[in-house]
Amino acid sequence: MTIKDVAQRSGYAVGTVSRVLNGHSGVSEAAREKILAVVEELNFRPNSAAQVLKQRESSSFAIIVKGTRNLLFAGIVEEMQRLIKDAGRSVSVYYLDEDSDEVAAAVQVCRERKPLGLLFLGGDRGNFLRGFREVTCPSVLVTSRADTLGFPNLSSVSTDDVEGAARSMGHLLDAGHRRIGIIGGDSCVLSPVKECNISQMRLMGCRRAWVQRGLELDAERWVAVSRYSLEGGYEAAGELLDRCPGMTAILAMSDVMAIGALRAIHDRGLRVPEDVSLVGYDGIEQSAYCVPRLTTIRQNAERLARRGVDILLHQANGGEAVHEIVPFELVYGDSVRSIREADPARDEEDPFS
Amino acid sequence: MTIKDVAQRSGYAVGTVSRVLNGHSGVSEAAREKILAVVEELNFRPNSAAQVLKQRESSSFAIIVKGTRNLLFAGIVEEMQRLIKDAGRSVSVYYLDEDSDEVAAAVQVCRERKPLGLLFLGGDRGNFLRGFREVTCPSVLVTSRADTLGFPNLSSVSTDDVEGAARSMGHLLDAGHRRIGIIGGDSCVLSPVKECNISQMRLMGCRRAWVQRGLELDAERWVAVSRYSLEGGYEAAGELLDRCPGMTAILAMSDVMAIGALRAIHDRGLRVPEDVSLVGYDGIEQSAYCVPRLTTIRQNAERLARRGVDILLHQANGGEAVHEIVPFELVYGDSVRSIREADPARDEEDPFS
DNA sequence: CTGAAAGCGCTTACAG
DNA sequence: CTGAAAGCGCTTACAG
Repeated sequence: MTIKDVAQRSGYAVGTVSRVLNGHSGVSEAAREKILAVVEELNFRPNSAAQVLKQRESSSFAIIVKGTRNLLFAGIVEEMQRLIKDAGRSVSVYYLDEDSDEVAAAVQVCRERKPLGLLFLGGDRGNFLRGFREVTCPSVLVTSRADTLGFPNLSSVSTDDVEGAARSMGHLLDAGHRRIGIIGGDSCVLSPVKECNISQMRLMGCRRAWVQRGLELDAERWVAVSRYSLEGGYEAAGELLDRCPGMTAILAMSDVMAIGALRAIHDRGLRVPEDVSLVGYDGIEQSAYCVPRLTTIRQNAERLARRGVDILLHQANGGEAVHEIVPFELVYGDSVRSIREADPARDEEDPFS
Repeated sequence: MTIKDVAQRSGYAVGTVSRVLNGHSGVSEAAREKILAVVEELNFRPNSAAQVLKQRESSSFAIIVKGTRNLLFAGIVEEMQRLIKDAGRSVSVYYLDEDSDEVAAAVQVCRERKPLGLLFLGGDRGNFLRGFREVTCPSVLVTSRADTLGFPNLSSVSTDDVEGAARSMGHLLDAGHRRIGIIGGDSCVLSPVKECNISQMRLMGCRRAWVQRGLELDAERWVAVSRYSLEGGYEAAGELLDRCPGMTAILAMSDVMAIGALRAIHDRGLRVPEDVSLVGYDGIEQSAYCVPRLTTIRQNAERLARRGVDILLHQANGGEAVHEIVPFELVYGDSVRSIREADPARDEEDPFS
């Protein structure tokens, strides 16, 4: 069933049907009513492939989500969809694998659907450098920085990863911990090349917290690399527990990893926070439901979403790209214990105090 | 950039370019090489809207996922994508809100993309009854039953919800529990009308477990209704703990709800399983990472995915619709305690023993 | 093996 | 206010 059927049955031409369907003015009330009645009767829906093909510019935005299972992103996407709809615009969401090229996908979306603007949830610096110049519509990268990328149509809204990690690590240090394992993402190394990926930034933050207190972080020894997954966190925590006897705390670079680590700690017969303290990162909903509740760096999902959408609309109206940092918050759960005071009960068993 | 540019630059006609792009036979090696070189050079990608519009039947399958945040579905989808790709076919995945009409979406997908077949992850009986007759391609509903729907092109693969819940409840009963709260989804009532939604089936299973042991379940008193979410589970558990003093166990109709309940129990200063036993449902990855590990009914995601895809391929080859039940498994975590033996420590505080 | 042409279902100037 | 027609970027019979 096509617009032709509607035209035939209503007695009007396809052009008129199209105008009614798109709410254009300059159609008689009689035509509108008749055509809408037929549309209803036939339960007609326009073929969106044909619409897309024809339209030179769509009136909707697109969100490109890198990682179907990323719970932080899931929350932000929902909020963004709401905000864009509230602004009277429409959105489509494209979900990609963790490791597919989001910029290549964006290029394709732009060519085919000519969206008003693009919102990236998560992004790999390399992909942007390689392919983003082909993206011509206003875009905002959310949760990662894009200021050093230098594209005039690419804004960014993100949390300061270095500061966030520094705060998190600082919290552990101030609680008296020194034997602190770190569970980081891959390429989580303090390399001289500035790759600026999230894991690396957070590791820099960790080091900064040590340096600020006149201490030095031995990353070589204390970092375990992992995927951003439950299993990854579990494995990495196990590795740290094996490799670093006497470890009193673990900093995980995501809540999901932390939840994996929590389980690993328990499986060794240890408790959180009595034996090992634990901090996460992201502040996803789950973190507040853990037992014990996770201490974590909460990224402000609502605000990331809101600013992302605001900036995109601003750019779509001709505004310049901006790069914004949204404040984070250290959420105090029950997963960190202070070991600054002597703890006699502990001392008996603990060979390191 | 379009196929025309490629044609021009390569010196061949668009038809020939199209044939090369689609790997059709009957093209000279010279033409193929030249054209592919130009495609590479221009980084050309065909416009999929135009392809879709033109093709009378696409060669790919579609998966319609109801609920972006459903972790059970997320696992099944990934597996299905893998299986379909391994079978040399392509897939697109459409993610829908929890409460949007998946059948209406499917009708639209069929009209526009004419997929070889459709896989539904989750589905509402009402939506199928109302709209599925417009879907003409082979389809499989996964995780819900479709045998009583009577559509000749709709198969189903699911877990026996009644048996699963009966097993779960039976486990609690056999452990000596009688004061068992139930956290169920909405419309979780033992109505005379057979709605066959998941919550209702599982509640029937709960009752069956009681009846099989010569007991009677007072659903009115022991059921709390909730959304399938962490927060829902948290609230419902709180409600049960308030309403039912002396409750020794909670059966949640999903792991996510159970994780919410776990937190609610702890927030009252109670422990799982010492004070309250807890069972979940679904067997999502998270359930194995809880502290304590959740006892749950594990739906066999791999097998649901595999059989779903197998059956769809079978139907796409002209086979008839089938309705299959895939076995579940009771996973023993650490969240259930047996109270069959007298427990002196407990008796002192427990007014009900 | 290759090209010219029709047509998928729409939208949108252009006339009237 | 309405219709006839061009054309979006492809694919696919149909000739040659």
